[in-house]
Amino acid sequence: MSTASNPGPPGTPPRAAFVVAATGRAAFVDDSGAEPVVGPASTLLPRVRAVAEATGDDATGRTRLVWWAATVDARDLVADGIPVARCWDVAEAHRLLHGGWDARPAVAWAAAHGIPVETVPEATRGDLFDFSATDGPPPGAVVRPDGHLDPGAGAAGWEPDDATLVAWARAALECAALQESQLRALGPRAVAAAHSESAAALLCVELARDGLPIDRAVAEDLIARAAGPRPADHADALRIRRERDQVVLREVPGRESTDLRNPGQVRGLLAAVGIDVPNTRKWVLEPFRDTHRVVPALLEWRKAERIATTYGYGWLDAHVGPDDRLRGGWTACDGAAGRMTAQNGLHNLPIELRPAVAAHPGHVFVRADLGQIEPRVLAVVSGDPAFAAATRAADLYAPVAERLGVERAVAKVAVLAAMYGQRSGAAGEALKGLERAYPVAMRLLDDAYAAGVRREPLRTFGGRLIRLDAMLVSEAAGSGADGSAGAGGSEAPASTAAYDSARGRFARNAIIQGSAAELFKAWAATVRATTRDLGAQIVLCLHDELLVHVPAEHAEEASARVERALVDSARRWAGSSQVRFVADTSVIERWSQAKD
DNA sequence: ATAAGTACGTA
DNA sequence: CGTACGTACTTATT
Repeated sequence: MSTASNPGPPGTPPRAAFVVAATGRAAFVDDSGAEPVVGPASTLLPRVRAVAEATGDDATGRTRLVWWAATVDARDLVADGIPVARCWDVAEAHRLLHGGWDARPAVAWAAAHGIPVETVPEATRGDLFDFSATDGPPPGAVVRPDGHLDPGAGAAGWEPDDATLVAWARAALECAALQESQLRALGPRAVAAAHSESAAALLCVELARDGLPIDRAVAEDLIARAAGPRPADHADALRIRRERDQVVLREVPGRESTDLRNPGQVRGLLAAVGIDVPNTRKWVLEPFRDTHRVVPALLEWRKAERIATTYGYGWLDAHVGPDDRLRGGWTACDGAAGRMTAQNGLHNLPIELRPAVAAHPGHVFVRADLGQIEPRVLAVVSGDPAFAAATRAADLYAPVAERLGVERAVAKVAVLAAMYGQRSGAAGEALKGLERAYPVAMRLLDDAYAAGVRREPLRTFGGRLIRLDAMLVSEAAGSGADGSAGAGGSEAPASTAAYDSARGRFARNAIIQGSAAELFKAWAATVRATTRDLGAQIVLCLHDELLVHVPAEHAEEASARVERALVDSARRWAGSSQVRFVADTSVIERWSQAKD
């Protein structure tokens, strides 16, 4: 098999793979021909730290650490607090190159080697325990005779010997080298994107380690306001729940037995007071607020019920640790456009609960959110010089409005409609103005839409593949093809036109949303790297918003570096400073103090 | 047990 | 003014 010497172009920095098996043993292998190191992960960490902390221009100072996936291989070194600056995450590079989310090592390996991914073997118990299998890799290797990576390698229950673990590390190096050359063929931006995505994946492991600082007393108080006091036992919980329900049910005498959690029964209750609705969703009920007192009562009940169930005492107990940190799992990209995701409410905490997110003693938050990021990203992706000129304003809708000769509000609706919406409706005239003023940007949106309709994949600005073949479960839920006045055929409930336009909207949105996610991650990675020496921790990433937990004495310096990081990362990401990006940055003690 | 449907929180 | 995500509860299906 390959010795995985560095096959990149001259000047490619050295790489070293660090991989960890579930047994706790790790291998550290560099591509300079040095002797591999194998042993318990904990004993290898000092060596990894030396590489991670090395500075300067010498070879070791620029070494990029390679692993299959940060969640697995970087766990121990993140737990140890090792500040890795440069890494290559094979899984994230694979997701960038090929789209989708499945990036198991065997899949990334096959794709990197040009082997059809459909032929990747399933991991079975036989791969792990049946040593007589003729199709398995030979002893001390991880590649099978058919060229596939052993699908059992890296899976649960895998117990490699040291030679196999070294082979596993060498395979990661080989994969990274192949991926880099494939990304380079897409353009230099794609290699930079892989670096940035890899840093984001590492940041995700750190986010899961550090958690979001919580003021537990305030959290308890806010929950109590919505869900009532903490129940003493199960019977108490039922009583409190009944009392919460009674506030709604007493508005409709004779219907006290309605189950408010059953939408069908709620519909019946509403019908009894003369409100006939197709469903009981919030926006359907909203117009009936003044029709009957039960409607506002029900809507208030729903908000309280949401906090009581999803963000109640159970949530607090399960996810906020004894150190008052809210923790959840993080992923560096979703399976569609590439935004970060988080679990346990970190990405959808109701605004009412945000006062409970508070810096710990001696610390503050530096909060920064990107202003109007999506139209600014459109200016970069499309390369529209006129639209880029508009981004130089702090409020880009102002120059757009001036150019179109309309009010700012009209210009804003038109831009948003062009980026997200159907190209029709109220903003029609302003949309025509956009076409004339910014033809390059509008053309990009139209082209993306058309590619989506044709099921053709596209790439974000940084090169992430947006696939339109295997996906779009959500298109069935979207738009629904209703409004069919005539009695349609008994089958074909949704027209193909509805599916086509759903794909078109998805594609148009994904290229903007996904490119914005790339810029965001580049920014976050830069903030992480440049504020570490201040004792700063990124504790939340929310699509266009960063929350950094900082020792109070370094608040101003950290703010300045967050702003600086945006200028630098935007210039690197966009390849120029033609398009301006702006952040609203403030120093606060509670997340709720953020102005909006 | 698992899946689908409904509902709603965030950007 | 679209897209994406995660979570919980109910109902239907295996």
